[in-house]
Amino acid sequence: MADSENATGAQDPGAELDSHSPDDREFSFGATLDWRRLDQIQALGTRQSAVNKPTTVLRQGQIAASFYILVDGWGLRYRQLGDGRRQILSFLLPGDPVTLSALSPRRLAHSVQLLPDCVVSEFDADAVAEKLHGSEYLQACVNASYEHELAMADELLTNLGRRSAKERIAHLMLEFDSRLKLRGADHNRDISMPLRQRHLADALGLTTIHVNRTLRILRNENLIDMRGGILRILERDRLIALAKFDAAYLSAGTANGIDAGEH
Amino acid sequence: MADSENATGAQDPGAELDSHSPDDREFSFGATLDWRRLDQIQALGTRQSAVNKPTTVLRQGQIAASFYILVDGWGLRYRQLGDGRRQILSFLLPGDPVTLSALSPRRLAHSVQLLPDCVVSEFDADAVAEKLHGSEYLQACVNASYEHELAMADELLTNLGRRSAKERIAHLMLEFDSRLKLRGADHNRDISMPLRQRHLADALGLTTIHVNRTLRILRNENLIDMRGGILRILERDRLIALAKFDAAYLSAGTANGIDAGEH
DNA sequence: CGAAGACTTGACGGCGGTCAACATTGGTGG
DNA sequence: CCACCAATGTTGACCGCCGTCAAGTCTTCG
Repeated sequence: MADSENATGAQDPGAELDSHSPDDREFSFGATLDWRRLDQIQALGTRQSAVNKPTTVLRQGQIAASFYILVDGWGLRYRQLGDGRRQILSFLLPGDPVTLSALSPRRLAHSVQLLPDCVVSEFDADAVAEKLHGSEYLQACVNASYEHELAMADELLTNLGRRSAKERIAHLMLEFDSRLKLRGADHNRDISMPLRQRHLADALGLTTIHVNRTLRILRNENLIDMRGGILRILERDRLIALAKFDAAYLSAGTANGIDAGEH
Repeated sequence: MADSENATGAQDPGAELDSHSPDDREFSFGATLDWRRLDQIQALGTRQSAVNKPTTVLRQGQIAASFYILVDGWGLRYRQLGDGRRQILSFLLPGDPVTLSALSPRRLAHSVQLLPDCVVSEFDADAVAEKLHGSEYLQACVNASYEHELAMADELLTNLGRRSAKERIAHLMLEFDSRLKLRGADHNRDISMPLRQRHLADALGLTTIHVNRTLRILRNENLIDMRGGILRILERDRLIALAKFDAAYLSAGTANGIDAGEH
């Protein structure tokens, strides 16, 4: 069916980002696209601040004045539908840029909310955009991050379009686990997570009630225990099999070459 | 709670792309991100070819050797799930680049199929990537296109997560209509469209059977008539109201400032 | 004319939405 | 320290949208 290419896992995508013009090297993002390094550029005037209650820092329809880096905590990108319905487009984890869209002077197509206990670095959006023009390295980082965001959006699309509620939740939890590990978080199986069941529902196209039901099923089956702001992955292998999870998309590339005939 | 910002609607996003360094102006993409102008760069050695049967030009897991521009016809980006399930991530229309991902030397996370009666321009992926480094203007075009693709992915996410089958189909049809018009196609209400009901199903997270049922309902209600490769939008206003369609996301910005309290 | 693919229609069932209570948790002030 | 309240989580009953299965018909093309 498909050539079985062993998951070496040791691939190092984005590594080429480290081999650009040396004058840029003051801020090396590395292969994991960790934007926290941007703080190293003194000229941009970093301003760190803590967030201790849910805060919408960017609102759809507006033009962004600030570009943020999420230093610690969780955030979410979402779109509002007017009649109250909300769709969460992606979750932001430590190291993520808070909207690459903020770097272009256009109206935002989505809002961004930071959840309690966040720390963000704030930059002047124009200043960063200006800095971009002079730096091929930074441009490469932006492109790589765009690829990463698109890959995650595509995976979520696949989730919503083609997986059951149980698979969706399992898949999202495994994504959190993988993303945190790629950024160097050293949790064992417990992940501190400020998300409510509402957040899972709004991201996965479900209702909170059904998320609740499904979480209970997953807990009864000894797969996931998510309660009290703690996500605990119990039997990872079975969970991965259930969700058909392949972490390849998180490193902006896929290892398995699935082939199908035309049509 | 928030300032009500009037929808001016007359903004011209992307217009600034035309005011860059003059030496780049040999290939002006304009505000509509129409990549067909890339043909003007002789150094890249354009090679046009016609496609008259469904052809997968890029396959997930591989590294792209070519970068294409869709000159005429329709294509689709999709992801395969191994067990046969397929999710269409986006549709490609004339003027669209066939995967910005092809410009970075990584494994593709999705496949691209061209439908019958396509015309594409083919470029060497490395050559275009190389050209990128020297041109701020081209970089800006790439960024703007990334924004555009993300905006469309986000909208499709909203579609899958928060809209009914009827709304989804209506919304997608209106998107096709708008995108074609933005690229200068001058159809009245009939759109020539090679998509089958399977394609709508695979994009919208439905089954062909339910797409069929829903299309019949839409036809009975005098909203859409899609048959024999022709899409006919009958009563646009009612359709827009049904789908809650707002074309703002297609110009990489949103005009309506929806406000909601925190939480 | 035959075959393959696309489209159509009906019967039936399940996943997940809706409605309605109620329990639990956490924060706030008396 | 406890009363209170709001937000979140939990559970059950019911139902509808959409998936599944099955049997066609229509279209296209060799």
